[in-house]
Amino acid sequence: MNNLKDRVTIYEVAKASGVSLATVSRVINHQSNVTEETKKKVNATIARLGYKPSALAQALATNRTTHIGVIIPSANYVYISNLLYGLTESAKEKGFVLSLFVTNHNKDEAKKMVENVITSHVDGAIIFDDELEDKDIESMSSYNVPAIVINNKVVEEKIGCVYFGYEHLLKKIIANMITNKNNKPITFLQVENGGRLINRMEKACYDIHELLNRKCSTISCHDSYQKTYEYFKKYFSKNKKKGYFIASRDSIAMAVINAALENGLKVPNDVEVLSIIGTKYAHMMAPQISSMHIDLIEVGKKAMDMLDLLIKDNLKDKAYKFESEYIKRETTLD
Amino acid sequence: MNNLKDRVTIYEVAKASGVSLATVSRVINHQSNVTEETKKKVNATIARLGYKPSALAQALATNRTTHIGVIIPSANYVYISNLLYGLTESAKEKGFVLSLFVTNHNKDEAKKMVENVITSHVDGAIIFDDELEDKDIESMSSYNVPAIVINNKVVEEKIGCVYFGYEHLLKKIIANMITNKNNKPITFLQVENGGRLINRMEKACYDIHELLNRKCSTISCHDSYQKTYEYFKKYFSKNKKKGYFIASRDSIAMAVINAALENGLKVPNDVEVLSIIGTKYAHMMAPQISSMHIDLIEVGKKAMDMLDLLIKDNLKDKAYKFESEYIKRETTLD
DNA sequence: TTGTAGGCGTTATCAG
DNA sequence: CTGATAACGCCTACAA
Repeated sequence: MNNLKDRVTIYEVAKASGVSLATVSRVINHQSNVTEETKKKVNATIARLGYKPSALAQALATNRTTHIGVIIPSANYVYISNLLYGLTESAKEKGFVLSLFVTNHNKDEAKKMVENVITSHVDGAIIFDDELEDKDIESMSSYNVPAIVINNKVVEEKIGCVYFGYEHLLKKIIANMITNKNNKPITFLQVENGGRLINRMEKACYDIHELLNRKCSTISCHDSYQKTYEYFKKYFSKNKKKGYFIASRDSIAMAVINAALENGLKVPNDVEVLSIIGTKYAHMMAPQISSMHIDLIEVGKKAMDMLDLLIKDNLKDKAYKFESEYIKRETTLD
Repeated sequence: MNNLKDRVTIYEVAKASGVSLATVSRVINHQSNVTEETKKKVNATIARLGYKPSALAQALATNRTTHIGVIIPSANYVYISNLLYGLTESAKEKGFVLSLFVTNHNKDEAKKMVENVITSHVDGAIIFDDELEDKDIESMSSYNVPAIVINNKVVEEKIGCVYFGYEHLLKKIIANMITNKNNKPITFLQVENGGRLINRMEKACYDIHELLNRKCSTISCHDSYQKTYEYFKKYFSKNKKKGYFIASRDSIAMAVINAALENGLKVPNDVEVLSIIGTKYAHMMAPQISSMHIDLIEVGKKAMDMLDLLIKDNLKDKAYKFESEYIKRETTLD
């Protein structure tokens, strides 16, 4: 425990144990061609000097950093922390460390982060950011950094993806509701920064309505519980009629539900609410929120598994689809 | 966009633009002593060749990685994602990238992660993990990596901390409740992996009871909503009496509340619930959960600000205390 | 203002 | 089995 000394280098270890640095290198890399005796000797001085190899120098020499760059819009959503959890679990197994690149839902930032990931010299990247277009992503592969893209279907030589099947299910749910007696006007609750997925869902919603010769509408909400809640308290007090709301997140769904209940409306008889990106909080609420669900933890694991294979040039199917599941709980009728 | 070619190096840029690599280095580091003309020339070939400096080589040469190691027990809690958010925000301002080291609440893992952080050659570390003891943390500083420890008061040459004031407030809340007419038996809801903070809170709870010549009890819960919910559904059906519950997390609090309501008990008249680590979900519930609160986003920002200063040897006060706040909502009486 | 050369801490390829 | 020695890609005195 030499305090505040400069880093001990492999060279000092070599000298201190009377061997060449090549031998020390062999020992720390667990190579076989070293006598048990010298190995012991070297390990002893390593322990004595408290030597730790510099991952930096190793990386420079081997051209492998064991770091994975992760591009996300923000760390502050439950579904993203789920994703991160899945990623970290799988990464740890494989000996990778995650480096976080946060874009704040901003396109220029996002592009800059792609640059940063490239200079960062990671072994691979996970990209979960709606601001990035395909060409931005491809620039990555031109620098030879393999990447798995989440929530966007794109496949290239060094690029794979994990994408989500939501539209079909949403259309089915809506069609089913419309063709049943259950006949409420449908409102889609957009949100700033909703991103590609939510936009696609909105389109799906309108498409199925058009197909069935119906109309639906959209309300743009603030991406916070409190403001949306206040908005809907007013909304329902002026407007005590039935409705079916498709919320982009749990927090938005909760806001609508609580506002409706407070105005004496019944959930789900008067007001139905469906959350698109359901998290574990959906079933902690009373009433429990009906939601569409994809297990982001599994998505994270799968993405990292795929990336590992892609890095080894061993990934067969470069695109993998997660189907979402409709979990009917207590805020929808059927 | 040369496809899948090897990385362009500074040397190639130098040759291609007819200068020495030193000059190129000066250009990419925005040093002043370069003619506007040659700067332009070099920048042009950099763009043409698509050159990106290797952060790795730069780091090795300068002995600065611009990476910060972050040790956390898991990515999968709301309060940790809040913390991460605060950390990333501040880190970005300062040009740092976060590398995640996850311990899974496991002491051996945690120690290993400390090793990994050291070999990782980060410029500094944020440590938020209850498994680590002071001596583990100090080993960091003996390798000259500055660190800010969260939720543990420890100060050294190269170590600062951000710690939380919870006990005092909890004792006050309990004492207040006991001395009022409001007189329910108090139960502390422990949880596996609760960690140092929760253990301290439990102790505080017992201490204040002892001081007032009262008794309290503990129930150990599973760290999941569902199991705890089921447990308390049985509990309350056998046991329809009043009680005051101190829950270690929002999800535990929700489980108790929902189970109580379902058994016809009134909240907060029969059953009161206080959540220790309140998140934004506390006020989305109906009834809204009374909780103790510390803004982990602010904690993250503060910690990173401090670390930045510590790295520059410029941190005055190495310990900073966040006081928690009692937010009385709808699940407690006073 | 620009170029030369040594160094950062490893790995890897050769000989021996 | 072990030891020189040349990379790895960049920074930085020091010289020119």
